Amino acid sequence: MSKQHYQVSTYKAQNSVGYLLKRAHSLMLDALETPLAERGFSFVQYVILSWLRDGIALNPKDFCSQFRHDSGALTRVIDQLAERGFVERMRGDRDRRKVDLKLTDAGRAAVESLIPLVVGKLNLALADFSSEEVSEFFRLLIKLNSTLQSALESTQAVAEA
Amino acid sequence: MSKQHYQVSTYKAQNSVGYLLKRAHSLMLDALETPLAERGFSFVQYVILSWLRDGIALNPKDFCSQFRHDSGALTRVIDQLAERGFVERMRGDRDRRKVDLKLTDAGRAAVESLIPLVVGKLNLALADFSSEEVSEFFRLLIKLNSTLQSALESTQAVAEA
DNA sequence: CTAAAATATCTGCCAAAGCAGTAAATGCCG
DNA sequence: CGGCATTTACTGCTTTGGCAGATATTTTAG
Repeated sequence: MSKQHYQVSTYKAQNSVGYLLKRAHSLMLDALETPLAERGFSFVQYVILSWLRDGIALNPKDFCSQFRHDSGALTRVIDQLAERGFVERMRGDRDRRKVDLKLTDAGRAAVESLIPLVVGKLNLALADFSSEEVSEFFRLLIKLNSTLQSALESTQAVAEA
Repeated sequence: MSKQHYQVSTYKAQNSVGYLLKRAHSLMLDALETPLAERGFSFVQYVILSWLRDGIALNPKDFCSQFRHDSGALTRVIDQLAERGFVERMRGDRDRRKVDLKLTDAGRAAVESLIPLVVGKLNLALADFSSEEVSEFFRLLIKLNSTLQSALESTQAVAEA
């Protein structure tokens, strides 16, 4: 039996993890979107380039599921990046349904030029954290994510049955 | 001099707090939006009702700044809720620019009926956490939020100068 | 007290996200 | 092998979010 941290009778939105996470995420976006826009990139565009650079997602499908982004919307964002010459689409040779995305030299240069900005903002966000606090924060975030991930997968399986 | 947790030369998106936060937030939304939609509410609609219930935001302005939601978009969401009879708009008597939002009886009943669902999902998310871990997680999230908050306010002041 | 600046909400317009359906490729199972 | 379901990417359509400007009210400065 797992611990019940919230109870219906006493629940207040102020104390919700969801509220805190939403707020943290929003503040992060606030800090990043304006400077990115000044350099000609939307946040989504930056994330695609950066995930390609670091090998998190190499095709649209991976990106959609990990970033929780609509597949149709993603197609159009990739169109924009391809038109500007930052990424190239290549049909996967092993599985021809898939599209392998590849950073062009220009794309790599673009994302590299944005990294200092992002690193600066991340350091700003964690400025008051000790190394131990950062480690613990990461551990807890990862724990939350994997719990939610498996919970979602099992309810999904139930829904299909 | 505050601690630099990230360095440009070694930065990888996998290790970004932003990445972890975005992911946590997305998974949370995944868990909530479908069941809410089945009961006829969008996530934003639920949050408005719930924040009204718990006194976090009582007028559109408060909601916009705390939820990072566009003021124009919010007007339309409130229109929807008002049409369905869940909230009422009343011009503020102290400041007639403001709109005081008020839950109707139907609105209160609606949000109360959704609380068990939300509490269930939050408990699911924190199922593997001890009480101490939850406390620490909250403390770190609040610390991150207040750091980001004040950082944003100061850069905003610089931009205006 | 008045003029100018600031604030809160709303409206119209445009861009982006979400949804449903399509097409091509693959995997599965008899 | 052959048919059927699944997966991946894409395309129209609708809904929503985001931005700029308009209006009404309040605050501030002189």
